[in-house]
Amino acid sequence: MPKANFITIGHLSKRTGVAVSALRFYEEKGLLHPLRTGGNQRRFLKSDIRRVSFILIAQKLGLGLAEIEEHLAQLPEGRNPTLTDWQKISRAMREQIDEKIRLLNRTRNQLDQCIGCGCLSLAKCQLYNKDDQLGLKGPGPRAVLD
Amino acid sequence: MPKANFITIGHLSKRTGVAVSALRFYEEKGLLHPLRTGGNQRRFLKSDIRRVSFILIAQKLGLGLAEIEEHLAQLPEGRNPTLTDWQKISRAMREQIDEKIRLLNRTRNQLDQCIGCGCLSLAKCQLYNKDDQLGLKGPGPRAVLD
DNA sequence: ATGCAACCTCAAGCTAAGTTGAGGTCAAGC
DNA sequence: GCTTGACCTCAACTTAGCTTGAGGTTGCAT
Repeated sequence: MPKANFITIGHLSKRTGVAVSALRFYEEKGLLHPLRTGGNQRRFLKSDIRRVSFILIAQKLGLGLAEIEEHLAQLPEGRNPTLTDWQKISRAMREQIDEKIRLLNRTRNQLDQCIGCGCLSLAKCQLYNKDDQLGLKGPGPRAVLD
Repeated sequence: MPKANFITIGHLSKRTGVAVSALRFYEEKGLLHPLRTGGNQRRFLKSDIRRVSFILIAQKLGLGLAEIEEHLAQLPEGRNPTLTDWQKISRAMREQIDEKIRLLNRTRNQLDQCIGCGCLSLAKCQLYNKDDQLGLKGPGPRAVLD
């Protein structure tokens, strides 16, 4: 059997295009769980390439690392994830995209109304009083959001 | 003529729901340009209420303050913006939303393909090699994006 | 057995979008 | 004319998602 099931962090970096420092950061955040050699160097599974790929895609979709970790937690620890495993969480992500698209569409319609009436006024405008979030993350104007 | 065309920062805060500290921050970033009294206190125009409203809406749409500033720069300095002024930049924003929706749709379709083939593999997956951005901002994995 | 690239940790720095607090000033009502 | 709440500046802190650098170790090839 091929003993080279393990790859170094540099290798993983090259295969995914993600900086070594970022990979270490992902480990720190619990998104990756490499083994260690006797000399304390990380050894990743080949399937971690796919795992990192997933992280990148999910980030493109606007998910935060914490959310991504939750998705990844669905994957089996230890054994290599199967096609079915990946399909399951991909499907869950599709739902999230759909939700985002719905929200954007709703917001666009409301903006259309605002263009019409020129309101942009706090009291009346639907854009304020309804529908939060929209993938908004980080601090932001708390008084409005909380 | 009504001399009370000016409002204090506290008043603006109450009318918009935005914290005083945030308003000062927006000024620092060039999004607001209040006048000053002899005693160095800020005095805003009433039309700044609308200006702040716009900032809030644009943030909901995922724009950063820098981008928002560019939009606001379209507004006439000095005179109060007219309905037409506001409609012009609202329409420009609509384009941006439409673009975001288009990108999300494209990504979703590609994800659907990935679900089918189970790929998620860097070499093949469309999700990587095509179509950047998607509203992605901040540092992020540079190697992939630059 | 030695050289050197690639690895390690830990601390500090960066951007965005603010908040919090200290210490001081302004202006409006009584 | 004085008190008091609203205002001022400036510096430091926050979270996310990293990067950069210093200083030290590993492991593979020769």
